[in-house]
Amino acid sequence: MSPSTLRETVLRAAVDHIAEHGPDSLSFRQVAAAAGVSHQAPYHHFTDRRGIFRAITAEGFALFTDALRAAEAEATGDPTVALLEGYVDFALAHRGHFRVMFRPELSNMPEDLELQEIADASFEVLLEHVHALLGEQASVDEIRVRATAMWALAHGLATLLIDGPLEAKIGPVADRRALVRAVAEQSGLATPRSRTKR
Amino acid sequence: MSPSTLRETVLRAAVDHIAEHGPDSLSFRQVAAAAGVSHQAPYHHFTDRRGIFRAITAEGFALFTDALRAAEAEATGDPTVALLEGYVDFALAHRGHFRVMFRPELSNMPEDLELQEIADASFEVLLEHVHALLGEQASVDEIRVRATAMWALAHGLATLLIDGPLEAKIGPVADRRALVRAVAEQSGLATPRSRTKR
DNA sequence: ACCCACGGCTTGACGCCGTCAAGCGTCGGT
DNA sequence: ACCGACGCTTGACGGCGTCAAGCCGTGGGT
Repeated sequence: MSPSTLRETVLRAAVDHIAEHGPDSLSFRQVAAAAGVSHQAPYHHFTDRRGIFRAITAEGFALFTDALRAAEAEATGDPTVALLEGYVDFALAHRGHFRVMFRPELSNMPEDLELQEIADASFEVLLEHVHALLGEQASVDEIRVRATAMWALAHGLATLLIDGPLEAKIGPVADRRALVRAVAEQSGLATPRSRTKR
Repeated sequence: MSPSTLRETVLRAAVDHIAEHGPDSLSFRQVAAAAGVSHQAPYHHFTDRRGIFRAITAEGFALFTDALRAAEAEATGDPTVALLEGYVDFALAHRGHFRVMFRPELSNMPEDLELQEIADASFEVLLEHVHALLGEQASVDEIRVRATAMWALAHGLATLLIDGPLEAKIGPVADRRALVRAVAEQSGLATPRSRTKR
């Protein structure tokens, strides 16, 4: 028997709700009612309303780290593009998590060291990638700049896609991965496909 | 004579609060109390709680358009870099507005055509820039990709800086404009100032 | 076989929130 | 002199997060 099925139930319901309606309208009492328990039952598994967001953030970053590593490992083409694609794909596949992960005030992130560590692991994937790419003799600043460029590009793309404004302005995006690749090549972060083998 | 000073007072207080504590904790009743009026007084100037966010969004995008145009006009170096800098500078100088502008669910953005138009004007600045840059014979797709790349980079940088995660991972950013420029050059969106080949 | 502590849940209460519904004073146009 | 509209107040309602108790089945120590 799982130690607490209610905890999982609440977490799933919360993530689903957030993916559809955003984190702000998430109500402790509503998810409790939806789970068929009293309004205080979830309170027993999460100390706070924030506790839910903390749990989602932790779970999210763990999934995120896995997703990025998998994207890198399974890359068939340019590994940088694979990483960027992995980033954007994750954001859209797990918007419930993603929406919370990058809203630190929801979970008191900056003050929660454990959460910070889990989040760091995701960033570490990116850093390792840049390290491997630039080689040993790269300066700290080169690495910082390259990592920042990749991160900003991926994050900007992800948030603009998730909240809709990109498609509202630029028109519907038929093939997301193609767009990511095109943007990456445009940005000089990837070598154009025409020049890569096959 | 200003038709209603209370409206302005509330708006200022709201923007300030949001810049510091985020939009979620903004309370109608609190700003009313802070302005020294009854809890229903602001309600008379903004139909909704959302009305405040709508007003902030509209004001924000108007300021944003001006800021982008100014950045472009006053550019001394690469105009693309100037635009990116303008974007990031605005986000950090007006975080109260910025935080609301890109959270469409706060103001029911997608359904408010007037708001959409004001927001479009900002994007128009970017599009015009790309048009001028690529010339007449550029394909629609080239323009889309270039504009998306610029937008994503600027937006990603802005949001990662505003919410803190970038500096948390990459270390404190001493010279923000220098970082923006470096990232822009790294990303091939700007021609390097010093002849480093990309 | 008993006890009891404890974990998972319920019930009840509090204060704050957004919002609806009236009421009230002031002031300009007639 | 009137009246209606406008800007604001007062009061009430339900929903929210949270604090404080209580309730009850289960399991280990005696």
